[in-house]
Parts: sequence; structure tokens; C-alpha cells
Amino acid sequence: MSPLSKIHQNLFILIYLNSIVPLSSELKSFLSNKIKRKVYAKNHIINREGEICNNLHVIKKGMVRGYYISDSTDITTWISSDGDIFTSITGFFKNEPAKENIQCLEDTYCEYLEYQDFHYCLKNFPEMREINRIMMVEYYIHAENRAFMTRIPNAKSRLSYFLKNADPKVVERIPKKFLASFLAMRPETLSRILTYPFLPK
Amino acid sequence: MSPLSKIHQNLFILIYLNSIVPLSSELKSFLSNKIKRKVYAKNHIINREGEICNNLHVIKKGMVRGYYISDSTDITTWISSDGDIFTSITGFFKNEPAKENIQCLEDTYCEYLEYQDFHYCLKNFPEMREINRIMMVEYYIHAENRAFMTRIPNAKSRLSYFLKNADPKVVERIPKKFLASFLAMRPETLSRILTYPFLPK
DNA sequence: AGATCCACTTGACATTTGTCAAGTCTTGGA
DNA sequence: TCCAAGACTTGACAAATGTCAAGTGGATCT
Repeated sequence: MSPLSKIHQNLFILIYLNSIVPLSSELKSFLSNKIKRKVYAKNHIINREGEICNNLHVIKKGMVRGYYISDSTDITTWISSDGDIFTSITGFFKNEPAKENIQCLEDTYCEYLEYQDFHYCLKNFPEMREINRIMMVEYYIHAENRAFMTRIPNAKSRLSYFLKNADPKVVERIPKKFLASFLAMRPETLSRILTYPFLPK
Repeated sequence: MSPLSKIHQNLFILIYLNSIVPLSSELKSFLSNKIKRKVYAKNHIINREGEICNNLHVIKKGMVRGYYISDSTDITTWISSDGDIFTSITGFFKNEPAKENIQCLEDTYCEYLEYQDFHYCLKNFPEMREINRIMMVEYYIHAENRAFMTRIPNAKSRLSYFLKNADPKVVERIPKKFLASFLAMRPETLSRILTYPFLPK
């Protein structure tokens, strides 16, 4: 069995949700029928600012970034990969147009749940509301952490902080120009730091 | 009637929660009995890193900041004032020790709900789970926004972005050294920008 | 009221980081 | 396979921001 066949088999979302709160068998079977799969090509833009993103994704394998265009500068605010969930928060949870863009950095194998199915669950399966609540807490802690990281005053310390909390296997897959933007520095600066990591600070 | 007597009368939390999702009268009366009031003096530290913060606060009047100490540098990551809610997310929603410190920047009039009462509501009043879910979505969007702001590449643009989305009346009450830290710059830099706002960028 | 503390400002200077340009290497497409 | 595009690195330099120090004024405490 090839590694990819596994990717086409499992129900990552189910496993993920079940790990937060055990699902009733009714909810499990409902979800099994609703979960869809999709492979996005590298560089594909999953959704653009102003569009409504209707899906809650789990990444089985691949990598994805969220970014804004501000004053024609491309600013990456999050990067997700294998096993992570992602969505446009404003789109999926508030049903408003997304404020951010989402782009694939690798060919990305996803499972996803559509807005109406998710909200059907929220309405009809009480454990889903608890799951969503906990998901949002985790999401928040993650965002707060990113908000803290970028306030660390120098470039090398921001990188160290990031590396301390990241999986090295994943880090080496992140294109450096996006990692630089995520760390609030220019690609040239990141390149120099990585080349001379022994320099002070 | 003095302005302060109003502060001692209303149930801000009830109004706040009710504005998210209409509360059942049972929940309303339950909450009315559980909501407590407290006045914190300026500079008082409401909770410290490592402690469990058990309360969900609404600020009736006053100002509060969340901050971290990293490498003996004080980093402010959020500032809340009149009408805002705040809590230590890890403490209140996960019942784990807080990762951040919370300090009053003014004498601050709060209403608060204790952990066990809030969680009793989550268990027994379904609308409370929906409220909390929505609260967390708002919280997240706010944190994501702060994570974006600090990635804007120059100091003056970060300030402009912040001012565009903030209430000027509140801004002028924020001590400049904390505002500077929140904007990921040194107090001297903020001072210069404010003194010469007409300079380019 | 007087004294002390500290926030804020300002100047001079140091350091970090950004900018621009050139060159190399990799990647993807024709 | 070859070409073109673009990611990454490196150098030289420019600009932004941080650091340090001094001075002012306002707030707070006794």
C-alpha cells in the first residue's frame, strides 16, 4: 500500500474532532457522509479576500498559508501543515467574506466539511458546539502566540522563539520568503541569520 | 445621580451576553445572582503568569493590559477598556495557569463571573455554549488582527493602522510606553512619530 | 507644600534592518 | 533538454529604529 493510498482512506476530520470530544455514533455517521476530499495544487489559491470560504479544512499532507495584501506588500500571518485544521474564520464562522487570502505552498491533500453541514451539526449535535468552542480556544491561543512573537524586538530572537515551538521537519519545508514575512523580517535578513547563526543575539 | 452610581447598578455582563444571543429568563436570573463587582486600583496586577485566573471580566470603566515578560523585556500584547471583556484565556477556558500577566492602567470598575459559575452555565444552559463559541470567534479575530498589525513593516504605518481601527478617546488614555510596546516599537520612536506626524510614511 | 518618582521628550550616536543590485542555483514549463 | 522565471544568497550602502543620556513636567505620597 502506497503512502498516498492512506491519504485517500482515513477520515482525518473525524479523528481530529473525536480527539477533542468523543463523538456520538449518530454524529460520526452523519459526518462520514459529509466529509469531502480534495487535492490542491501547489500555488493554488484556495480563497481570496472578499470571497466567502465555505469549508473547514484538515490538511492530511501539504502546506498552506494565510496572507494579506497591505499597501501592495504581501504579509503572511499563519502557516499550517500536516494534521492542522484551517479555514477563513470570518468566512466559516461568521459567514462573511474573508479578510485574508489562503494559498497552497505544496500540493495539499485536504479533507473538508462545508459550511452548511458544519452548521447543521452545531444545531443538531450538542457535542459539536462544545467541539467548536474548544477549537476556537485553541485557535485563539495560537493567534495570541503569533501576536506575541512578532513583538519580540529583534529578528534573531523572533526566529529562535519560532524554532523553539515548531517542528524542524515542517520548518525546512517552508519557503524562506514566506517564513521571513511570517517572522516580520525581509528575506535577506532571514538568509543572513540562517547563514551566520552563531553571531550574537 | 453621579456617573459612578450607574457603574454600581447595571449588569454589564448580562447586557453583553444578551447582545450575542438572547438569554432565557432562567439563565438571566441565574447570572444575576452570580455576577460580582470589583474595583481594581491603577497598577494593580489582576493576575500573574503561572497563576490560574478564574474570572471572566467585563470592564465598565477603566483600562487593562495583557503582557509577557520575555528576556526581561515587558511586551504588551493587548489593551482593553470600557465595555470590553477580558480574561486569561488559558486560565479561564482551559483551567490552566495563565501564560500572561494582566495589569490595570487606570482604576478599573469590573463585573466578573467566576470559572465554576460560567462552566455551570455551559453545562446547563445550551445558549451559553453558543455565546461562548461566538465570543471565541470574536476573540480570535481580534488576536489575528493584532498578529497582522505587528507585521506591518514600518513604525509609522503600524501606528496609522492602529489608529484607523481605534477609538481616539480611548487611545489618548493609553500610557505611551505601553502603546509603544503594543505597536512593537520603542517609546522614543512612538514619541518622535507623534511629534512629527507629517514626516513621510 | 515639598520632595520624589517616573513618564515623556529630545538629541547624539550606534546598531539593526531594509534596499538595491548582481550572481548562482533550482524549478518548472515549452 | 533547454530556457526562463524566480528563490535564495551576498555585498555595499541607506534608512529606520534602538540605545543612552539628559532634561522637563506632571503625578503621587507623606
